[in-house]
Amino acid sequence: MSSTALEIRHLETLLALAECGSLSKAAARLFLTQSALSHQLKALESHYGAALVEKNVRPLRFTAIGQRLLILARVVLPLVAEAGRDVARLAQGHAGPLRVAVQCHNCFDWLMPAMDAYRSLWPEVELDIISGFVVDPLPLLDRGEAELAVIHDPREAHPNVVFSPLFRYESVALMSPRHRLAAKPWLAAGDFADETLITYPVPDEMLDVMKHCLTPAGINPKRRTAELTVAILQLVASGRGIAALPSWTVGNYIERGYVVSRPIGPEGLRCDLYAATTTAGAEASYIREFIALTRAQSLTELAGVSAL
Amino acid sequence: MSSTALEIRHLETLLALAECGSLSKAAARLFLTQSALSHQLKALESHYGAALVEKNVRPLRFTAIGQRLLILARVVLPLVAEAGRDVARLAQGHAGPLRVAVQCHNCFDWLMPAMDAYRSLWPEVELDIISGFVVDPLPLLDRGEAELAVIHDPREAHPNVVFSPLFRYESVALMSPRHRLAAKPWLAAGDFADETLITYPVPDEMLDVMKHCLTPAGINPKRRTAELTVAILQLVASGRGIAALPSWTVGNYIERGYVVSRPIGPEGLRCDLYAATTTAGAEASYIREFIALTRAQSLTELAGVSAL
DNA sequence: CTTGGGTTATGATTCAAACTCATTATCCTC
DNA sequence: GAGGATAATGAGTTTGAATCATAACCCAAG
Repeated sequence: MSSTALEIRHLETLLALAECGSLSKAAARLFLTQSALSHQLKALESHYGAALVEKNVRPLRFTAIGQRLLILARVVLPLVAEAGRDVARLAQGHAGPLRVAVQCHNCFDWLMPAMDAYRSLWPEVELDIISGFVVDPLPLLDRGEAELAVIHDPREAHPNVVFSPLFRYESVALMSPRHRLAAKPWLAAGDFADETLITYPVPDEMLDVMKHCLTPAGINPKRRTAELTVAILQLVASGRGIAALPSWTVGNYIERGYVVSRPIGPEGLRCDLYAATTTAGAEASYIREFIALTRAQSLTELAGVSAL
Repeated sequence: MSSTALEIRHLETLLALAECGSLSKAAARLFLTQSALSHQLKALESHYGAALVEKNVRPLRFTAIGQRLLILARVVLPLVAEAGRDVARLAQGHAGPLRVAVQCHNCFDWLMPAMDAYRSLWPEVELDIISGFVVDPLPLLDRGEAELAVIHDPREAHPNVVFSPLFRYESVALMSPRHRLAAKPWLAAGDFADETLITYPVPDEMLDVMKHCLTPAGINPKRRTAELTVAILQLVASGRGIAALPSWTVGNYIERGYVVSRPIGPEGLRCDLYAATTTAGAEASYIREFIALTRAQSLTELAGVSAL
């Protein structure tokens, strides 16, 4: 029976399990291996002498006992987190500014709700977005003009910059349901050659589909630009061209049948996002927590997003 | 900085620290070494990059940060405990009877409040005291007439019986402030020879002072008995003799100057109490928790009691 | 000032828990 | 029955949390 007792770590596992619905997903979220969670869960269950979850059903279901502990987790973990924030506040005087440099338009979609949530937890942090779109926001960190940058590639060994993984998303091609390419199960680079590509008005390096798919293939389709995501979708829906956007941005439009989405390439086009901070900033807990919160929020709120 | 995160274990340490006022006492309460707590605390403090307690003041004082975490502990630990009980209830059907066999009169003093507290936590457990005073209550366990016995000596290797330490107390000699022995800093066995010893009406083996001090020294003083502790104290106060009782029973009487207490022997007479259960009973969490609760309650409520 | 009791700190060592890795088992779907 | 996704398992490794033994500290009393 007994052996090791319940710890906060276990509560976090249970919560992740409840929100992800499978051992492996939860493991990714917690930066652990599936094996680790399996062992952990087994230890917990043998501690209580009873099963906590039914794993042969997808998404896995909690037993009565598991549910009771899950309730505990939902109560306790926020309390612990709040205490952690208070301690951080007490420990390091008051917080400084937190200016976030964003590389991509889409980021606004998920950054905004996360920022709102964060503001209520850390009211004294001066939270700003730096909106001028630059190809490489890292120099902003170096020059002290931003505390945090959201970027795609964690360039290796940038001095004094630390990268924290946020999440992985999929960029999908979007087109009208009546578009000829809608017949294909997935799109190859060549399929874009004769199309009009509708994008944000930014350099090619900042467009996932160009940078990772079309430019390497030497393809440069006709272009039409729009500032707003909704505008792009309108153009796509009315057949003026095709677009490539992160899968989470288009849920509504797809459900309503205005547009359809297709993977780019046989495996789909996955892109990773990282938060970059100065090494100094990475120490500050109000910045660390901003990263943790945006990451957690994105993983739960955004469809088709997975941990890194 | 970071390294290991906050765990429930740490909250328990902080709580014990707050209630005991020193690392070493808290360590004893938690069944750990003082060294363990020192390391643990150091790790926590380096995790937060700030001190949690001031240790150069006696009883040690919490810093603002420490206090914040202490608040967390006071909120979270009861929740965790409650969940644990619920899980135990769910896991092993409903609880059975819990009949407690008591060896000594004094035990009632601390057992009663603990039992009241326990009853509100485990209302469905049928909690009873077996009041016939027997010299050796262990056979009651064997015969299935009791689930738990409070005893002094954990007799080695009793088959199917498990002993859990409760606490250590001191038996002190009590006399009128005007008694001639009150002049001595402590009493030797010989001092009892010409006195009237006022005791409960039970066999000598059940009286700490006889069993551990006088009988070994071959001394057998005159005797007078009373059933109730208050009656004994009245007799002592009015100079009819001397008594020997656990130190915690007499706090009020000493404060008011009715009686004075003196250690028995130069080191004082320490006695240990254990809870004995059948191995089966030791598995049942509603019994384990009874032991944990009485132990914790005694350690905090009873003066002059220490962990084992 | 020194001695000694009661406390905490420290470093070396031990030990076990908790992870990862690699592999196998299970289950579900086609 | 094959294949893909998920979970379990066992061995091996790393980590961290204990212990032990000892040193350092603090304070009060001689």
